[in-house]
Amino acid sequence: MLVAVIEGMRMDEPSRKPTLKDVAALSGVSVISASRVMRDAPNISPELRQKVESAAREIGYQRNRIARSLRGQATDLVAVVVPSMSNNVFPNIVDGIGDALSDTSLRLVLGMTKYVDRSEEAILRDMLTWNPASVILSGLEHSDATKEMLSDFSGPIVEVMDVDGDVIDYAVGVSMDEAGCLIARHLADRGYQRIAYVGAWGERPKRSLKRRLAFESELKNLGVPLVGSFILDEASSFNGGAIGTKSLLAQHPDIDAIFFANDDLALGALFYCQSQGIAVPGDIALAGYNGLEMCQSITPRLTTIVTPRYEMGRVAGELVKQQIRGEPPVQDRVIRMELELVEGETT
Amino acid sequence: MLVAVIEGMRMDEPSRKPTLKDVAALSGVSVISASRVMRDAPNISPELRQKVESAAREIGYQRNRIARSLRGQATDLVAVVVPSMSNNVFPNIVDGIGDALSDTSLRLVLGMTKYVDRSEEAILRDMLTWNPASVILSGLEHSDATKEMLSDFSGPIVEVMDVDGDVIDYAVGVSMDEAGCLIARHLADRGYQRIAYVGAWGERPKRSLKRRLAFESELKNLGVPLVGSFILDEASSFNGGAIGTKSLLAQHPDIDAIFFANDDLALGALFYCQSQGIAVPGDIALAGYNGLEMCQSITPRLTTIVTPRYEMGRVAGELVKQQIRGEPPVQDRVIRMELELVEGETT
DNA sequence: ATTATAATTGACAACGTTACCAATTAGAAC
DNA sequence: GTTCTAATTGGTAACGTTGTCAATTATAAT
Repeated sequence: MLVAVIEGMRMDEPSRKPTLKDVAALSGVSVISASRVMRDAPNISPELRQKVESAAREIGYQRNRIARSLRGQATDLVAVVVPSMSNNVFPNIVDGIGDALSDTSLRLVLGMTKYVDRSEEAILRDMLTWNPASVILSGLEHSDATKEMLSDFSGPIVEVMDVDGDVIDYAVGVSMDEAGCLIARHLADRGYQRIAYVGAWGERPKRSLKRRLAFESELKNLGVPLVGSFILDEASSFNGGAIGTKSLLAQHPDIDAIFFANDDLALGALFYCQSQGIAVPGDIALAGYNGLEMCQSITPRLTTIVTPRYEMGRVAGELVKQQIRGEPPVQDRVIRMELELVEGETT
Repeated sequence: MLVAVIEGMRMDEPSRKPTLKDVAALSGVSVISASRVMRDAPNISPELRQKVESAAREIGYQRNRIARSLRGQATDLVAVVVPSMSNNVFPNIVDGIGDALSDTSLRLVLGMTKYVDRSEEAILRDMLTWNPASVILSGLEHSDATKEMLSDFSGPIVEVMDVDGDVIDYAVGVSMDEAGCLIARHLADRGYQRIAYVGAWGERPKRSLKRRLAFESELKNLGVPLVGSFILDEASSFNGGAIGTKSLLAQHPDIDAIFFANDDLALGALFYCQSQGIAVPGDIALAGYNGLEMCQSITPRLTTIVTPRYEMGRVAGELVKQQIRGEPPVQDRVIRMELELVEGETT
């Protein structure tokens, strides 16, 4: 005579994570049926659903993403590779991406390159081993190896920030050409004749270089060629702006306007000028790039170009969402967003 | 008679990702041996290593993280849940975490709660389905359900930002009590008598509330009780600082000092005062919290408390790294970092 | 009532890797 | 030369899920 043995109620391990098998055992259905209920598959009877759901609730079952991804070949991860977070640009972009994806199960996996090209490659290589559903990169410049890697990546690839160059898959950004020209024309219009430029990061982010080149070339067209420029090797900072300004003025005391690679530098220059009794814009005009909120709150308001940072991120996120949902690629592969020149009181 | 069929060289699919099986086939060893080489297991002959490595290189093999994690039960993911990125605090923290983990294979998975408690819970629940190696949260306040979830999470849990309260596992941060008291004493020392407070976010981040309470209570001890306070419901912003100041001054025209929940608000107030011809600190003193670089560059320099944001992130990251490597938990479970009161020119 | 169709449930295998155990070989000790 | 241990390699199963196909049942159409 056999003794009934109650299986499925293993009290051995203290608290292993419950799996579908546990749910199935408790609710008395097959594993696959439990799976169907959990992922809301079609053609499920109300009773089955009820049984499985209550069992799942009872033991606190959570679907295992890893197993799911292994089987399904695709993950719910979006790889996001940006240079840095201590910066006034990329956090906004990441925020936008996050908001766009907040109504999905997609998660951001973040990588920071510190503006080292070689590093983008390494990080991306590592991230691809997670089989992400999509990849979001900053800028259009990538090493050959990076492009190679991406060429056999199957999900949507979105490059955020600028749009002047070769796009892998999709690009969301603003035109560096446009930005450079806008400022060049603005300064020329205002009658400035001795114009200079200050950059940072050794111009490693190629978009700043593109912007400067456009700026330079437009100035030449307008008959007021660039007098000089100063490129910091380190990070952008207030202090860097001051250093650049000081150095340029030492070399070219007659400079009457400076365009900076970003608002941080410009603001540092503004503070420097104020501290040195240099009148802005009387003695020298200053213009920045990015349009940080703060720069519109101070006196004098900084002349700058407002970039839609959050929006770029959001649109990139929306694009990813659409593509992953399998919606057809309706839009243009390049989404060029609006730049706005804000004429402050520093030019 | 049988025809020889060359197996293993399937040209059918265009470019499936190479797996260990492919590497093994090409190098003529077993799958498991290939695996051993790829993960640098002990006791591998040089020939085997060479064969496998060159085969892997040839077909561009990359280890599949998903499969690895499924088998190994642990991932290389660190779940990071913060309120927002469009903010002057959390990007620095994330940056610090990223730097600390940059020499590991650990990846950050980012979640943003938008300061909604309920949202932290949902995001964390979702993230835990990825079986992260560790979890980093902001602040010490979490819903019961969140704590419950975390209680059967096996990896290290680090709470970043503040240290006054119940710590789950590890905490890295600064003391809100200390911050509130520092500013209270500073203002009292300077002889201010009619002191007010401006907060934001409806005080949802509990640490700002703790800070205010400490501030209030210390002021009371010092015999100069808080005159009034204004808590914005929305996000912190320059404008919010202006609104708060305006509103407080309307109610209590004799206020002579205001402590703000952060530098953004304080700066907005400063600009507002400047625009209204209110002398700072002559008519009113202003103090902020965080110590943003910019606030030390403007004139007048803002009195504020500098928080080691990047460092908190870095230390949290180091902690995670150590714990995951299995090093014994040497330090205290609570790492309290230094606050610095910067006496600017606004008080 | 009978056949055809849809709804519902289940069995099995597979995703790519690695833990565990077994087998073989080489080297050391006697 | 024999025995024992260590080094090296391989086989099998399993991690938890879901795609595919098969089986059963209910429903609709004849």
